[in-house]
Amino acid sequence: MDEKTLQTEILERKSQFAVPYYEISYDKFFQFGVSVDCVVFGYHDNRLKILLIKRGAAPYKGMWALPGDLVYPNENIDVAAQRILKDLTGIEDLYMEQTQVYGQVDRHPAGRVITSGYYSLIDIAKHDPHAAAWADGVYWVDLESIPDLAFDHGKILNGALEILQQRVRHRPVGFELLPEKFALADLQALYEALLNERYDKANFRKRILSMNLLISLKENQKDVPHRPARLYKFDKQRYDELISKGFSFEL
Amino acid sequence: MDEKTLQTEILERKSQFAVPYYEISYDKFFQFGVSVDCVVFGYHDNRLKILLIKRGAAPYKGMWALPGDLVYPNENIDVAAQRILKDLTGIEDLYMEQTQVYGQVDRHPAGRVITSGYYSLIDIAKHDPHAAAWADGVYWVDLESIPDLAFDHGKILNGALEILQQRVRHRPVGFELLPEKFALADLQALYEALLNERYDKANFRKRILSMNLLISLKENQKDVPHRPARLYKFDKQRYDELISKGFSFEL
DNA sequence: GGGTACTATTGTAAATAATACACTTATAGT
DNA sequence: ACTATAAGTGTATTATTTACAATAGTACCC
Repeated sequence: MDEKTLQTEILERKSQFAVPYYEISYDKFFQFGVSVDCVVFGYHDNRLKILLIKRGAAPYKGMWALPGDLVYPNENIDVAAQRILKDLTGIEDLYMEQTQVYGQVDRHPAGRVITSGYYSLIDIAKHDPHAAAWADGVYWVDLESIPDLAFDHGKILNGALEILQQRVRHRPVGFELLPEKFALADLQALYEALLNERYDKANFRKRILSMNLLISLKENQKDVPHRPARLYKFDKQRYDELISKGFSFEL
Repeated sequence: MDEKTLQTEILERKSQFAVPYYEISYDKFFQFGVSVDCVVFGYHDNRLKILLIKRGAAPYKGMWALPGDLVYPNENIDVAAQRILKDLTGIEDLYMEQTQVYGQVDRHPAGRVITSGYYSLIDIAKHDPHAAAWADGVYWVDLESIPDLAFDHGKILNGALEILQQRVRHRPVGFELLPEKFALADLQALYEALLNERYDKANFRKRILSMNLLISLKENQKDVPHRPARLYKFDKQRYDELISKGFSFEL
């Protein structure tokens, strides 16, 4: 929103509420609904995907949307994010981080609803989402072919993607998207998909290995029609150690 | 919140609302208040400061707090942030960015209030805050000596500080805190204060100048008992140009 | 079995960037 | 004119990044 609009709108709003809030009945302020919308990133086949539902309830019934719903008035919002994702898609115990708040006055047809975006990364192979509650379907949709979404979910999705790219550069969150054992080329393909960049194979390998965050397994790829790659796993313990010493993961 | 607590709480909440929301009266969900809390950073005398108010209204009357208030039900939240800061402190037209949402059930004694943090950076010399509306006083408080704050404002403040430090490394936001014309040593002192690190004078200068984001003025410092430094100003136009070409500001 | 295709992995020289630190310069104050 | 103080410059050293060549291991084909 540009400055002009902002200032104009402030004036409009103020003229409607000309007295300071402590002279207005408190109740007038307590009319908001709060919701949560989850942007769950999954990765498969060298492509980044998003978990979308087909809405089976009004408003926007029948449309594609992020899994999201209203928060109960006696429920903490982080709790609600987990509960709602579970209710709609069956995915449990998923650690999610907040992205942003979206609070446009007209964003929800049923009333004033403030929503908070949450995002998470999961390995598609490790979860099996299924439509539940009022969701008519749950699907992994390729990031390249996202349909029109209900509400302002398109905006929420784009915002989450930006934040994801930002975080993935500075924290090794990307590993969540891989199977436990992976080859360096898998990791490289993942980062290339996430950040939409290309890296030199040899140099990528050196950068990653020099961080000492990977444990080299005694195991190789199988059934590949070429030299099989060594498999690695992420060393969470070492990561925590390094972090506590002030280490900063970059790229 | 750790996993155990989260899961336990989900179960507790669900038992209280055993039916899906579309079978509950919509009204039950629309009981939230929404507020905005502003973390305004200012810089003076080589020290980072925060704008705090003394609350002149219940709850927490008499306590120190961030400038913040409830959002009107018909008001956009970004608009509200500006309006509220203006109402309480007289500071106008300030561009602020969201930090995080805070939504603990018990964070507000008057009811369920979800709040969004907003932060901004300003040059103390360019603004003259004065208590207004229900604020009993507005003060610049040194970051090192923040008193106990009302609500969860301490947490909001710390969160904003972390986000500030993060952003300041990757975007030249820090310049907002300096007067228009400044010496390189001023800039260095600012970054040292913001990030709590020390840099080599010569190398800092080279790094900054090599970005070509500063315009060297034909003007020097005056009234200093040593060689006066050349003054510079930030080249916003060049910055926008570079950004559009995919340049990334670092440190 | 030997050759081929393919990708993994290692090696290395050159280019770039970061770091440490010594040196020179400009002003004010005495 | 001499001193104190911080600004500003130069440079050698070290570390990091980049590009790309060379070697290695497995499956498949004949």
